[in-house]
Amino acid sequence: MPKLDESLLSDLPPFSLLERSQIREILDHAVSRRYEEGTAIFREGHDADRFYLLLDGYLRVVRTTPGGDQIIVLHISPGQLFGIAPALQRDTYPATSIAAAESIALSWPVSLWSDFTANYPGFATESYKTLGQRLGQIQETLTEMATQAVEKRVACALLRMVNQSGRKTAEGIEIAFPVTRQNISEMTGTTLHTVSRLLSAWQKDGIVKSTRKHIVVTDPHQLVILSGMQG
Amino acid sequence: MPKLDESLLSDLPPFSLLERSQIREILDHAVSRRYEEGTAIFREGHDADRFYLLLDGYLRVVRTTPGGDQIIVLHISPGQLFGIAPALQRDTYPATSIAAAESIALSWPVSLWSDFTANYPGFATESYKTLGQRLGQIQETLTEMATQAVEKRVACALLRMVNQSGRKTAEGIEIAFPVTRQNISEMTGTTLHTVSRLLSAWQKDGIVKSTRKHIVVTDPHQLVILSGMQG
DNA sequence: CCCGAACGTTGCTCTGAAACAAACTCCGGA
DNA sequence: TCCGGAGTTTGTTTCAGAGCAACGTTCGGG
Repeated sequence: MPKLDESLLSDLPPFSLLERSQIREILDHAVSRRYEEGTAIFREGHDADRFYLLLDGYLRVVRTTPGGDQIIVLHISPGQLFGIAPALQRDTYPATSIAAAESIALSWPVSLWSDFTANYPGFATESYKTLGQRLGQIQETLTEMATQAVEKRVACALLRMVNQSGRKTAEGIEIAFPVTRQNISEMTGTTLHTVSRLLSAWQKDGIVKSTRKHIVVTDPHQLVILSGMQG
Repeated sequence: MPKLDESLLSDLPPFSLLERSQIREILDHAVSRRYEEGTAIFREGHDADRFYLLLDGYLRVVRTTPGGDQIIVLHISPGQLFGIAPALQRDTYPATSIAAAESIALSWPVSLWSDFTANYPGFATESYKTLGQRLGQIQETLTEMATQAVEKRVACALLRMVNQSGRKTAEGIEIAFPVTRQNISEMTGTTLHTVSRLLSAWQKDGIVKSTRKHIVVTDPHQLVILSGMQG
């Protein structure tokens, strides 16, 4: 395992208040690992023995029903903590994490969680902030799912991905990781068929442009209007 | 304000590890208040200036969309902390809390949150556990909403209320607080019409018995089957 | 270079549940 | 006691979107 550089963490919120030496300590306890697209980092229901930080790539947080249906609860972008079940006194992960693109993550054994929160100022605060934001996001998604029609939900899902991972290109704003229609249907509780039809229609209207596993939003403003504003 | 008795808190998880004198301190800082059915304890988006503990009654945690639709995110039963935005570093409540029945709650200014977590062993732990459970519940509801048909969702919602607040009676298990069809529709993302039809049908089949704002489940097992098992 | 799997598109049918509509019943307050 | 509003029931109509089916396209690996 090559030595990790302090600069990896020094700018991230959970660690930004720390001394160089503290970051060194943290890194020396970390395990770094690469995950190919489609690989699970951990699975729902398994023993929560480590907690993680995503350095690079994107993750999908996924739940599976007894009936075999999958739904995507949220996405994780670089710099975010995840798998922080220990923060919530859980001994088992509440959902599965899958690499949406090739990803790199650090991880630590849960036994270090209490050390981290006790010894590193700002770490606990930032973790709980993250948690609060995620709780908010999920509530948002829930309300949306309960009240909005499919078209608006798909528009919102697209906008959320764009906001979280959008990169400007010549054509518009592009989603930075691979997404299939199936994936979108799993975020919005629809079928891939309906998503395909919607994207086709939007492409015809010049709102999006998509190739296989890859979407560019060419007219974000129109999409916002379709999403029914705000949300 | 009458003096509050220590026994109010001594058996509740967040306080069960504490000395009598510590509980006294906590109570001396608390404000106790009664809320009539239908009253809001706090509202979504407002300054999160206090955190709460429900002593008696039941609450609905509600979100409202810009379009005016309401959805019920979860219910709170006696003994639970709520409005604990400060635990998540939020300065504003993420949802509205409404008394589903006449209720009594204690509250403290958020400025005391850090004192509580620092000085009272087990308090932080228990709060975060509660949070973890709630996050889990909401994810559960989200998956259900995304994958299950209306009938199953309503069955699940009924079962959840029964599990959380059910009291045995001669006729079956009764939900301990007033619920309208409208309420149930707001938990399941349907219309009151559909809920009414379902309940009528189930009543005909001897699964439930309901009068206005009041539901008794007479055959929980059948309801579990309808709910599609587990979930 | 070819094959097969994964991904995407499109047409058609059918149904669950929303929308609309109209009563009915219970309850609390004047 | 009567009235009005909140909650509930039931019927009818309508349509968004699921289900089913078939085909086209891209890509990676042998």
